[in-house]
Amino acid sequence: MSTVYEINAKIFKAFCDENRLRILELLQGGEKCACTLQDELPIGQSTLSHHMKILLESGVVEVRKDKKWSYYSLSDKGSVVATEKLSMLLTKNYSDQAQCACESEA
Amino acid sequence: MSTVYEINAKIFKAFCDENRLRILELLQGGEKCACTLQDELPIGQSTLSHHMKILLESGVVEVRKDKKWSYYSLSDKGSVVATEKLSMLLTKNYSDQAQCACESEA
DNA sequence: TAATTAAATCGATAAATATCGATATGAGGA
DNA sequence: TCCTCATATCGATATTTATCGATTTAATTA
Repeated sequence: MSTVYEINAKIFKAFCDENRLRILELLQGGEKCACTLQDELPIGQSTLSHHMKILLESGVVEVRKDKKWSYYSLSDKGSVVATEKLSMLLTKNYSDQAQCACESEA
Repeated sequence: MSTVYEINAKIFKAFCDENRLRILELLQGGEKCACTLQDELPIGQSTLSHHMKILLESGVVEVRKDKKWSYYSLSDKGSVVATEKLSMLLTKNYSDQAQCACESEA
């Protein structure tokens, strides 16, 4: 069983590795073949595959397979989900009153 | 020297741990003392301190010290920075044309 | 069918991170 | 000044993650 925290942490894991940030930046320019990404990054083929799997699982990237090639692109839907989740996470709820569990005196 | 990728990965690291997501959710309700957070989370004091440091370094949380206590809260400024960074990261640039570095035939 | 090739998976290792208990720091109050 | 208490830091360990090279898979082409 997965908690909502595990699920969301998994989504945000897409963004906390340098190489994945580079990949996302490359995909801003549009759909790219794995081999193109490979050419642009100083990492091995199996490492790229590992990162693409994490990006796919987070939902912010999607893949289209054609002949022998895999073409990756930013997912509009996944991007909206991730940005909305982050925005909600950082949005206050409150009627703001500081509190301290250990306070007993004034 | 830090690359922009390292810097941004550090910001987003705030969101890729379950316990930090729990902490951020608790802070949605407003400023909270470390000891309050401690009461609400199943982690040790030194572990909480470690997570708060990461949240502070990412800029999405700020701290106010009063007497013996540390009060943590969501940072409006840091939250905007993080959400805008994510939004930009997932925004396309393009005139979209798929390409494949390894294509040579039709 | 056999050879080629793009990408995924596997197994191992190294690096990073989360966690804990113990100790240090620093402020407050007695 | 000494004691207490909230928080930070330290040192050790366990878990997770990134990375690589080798192998497998699946599709393509000769």
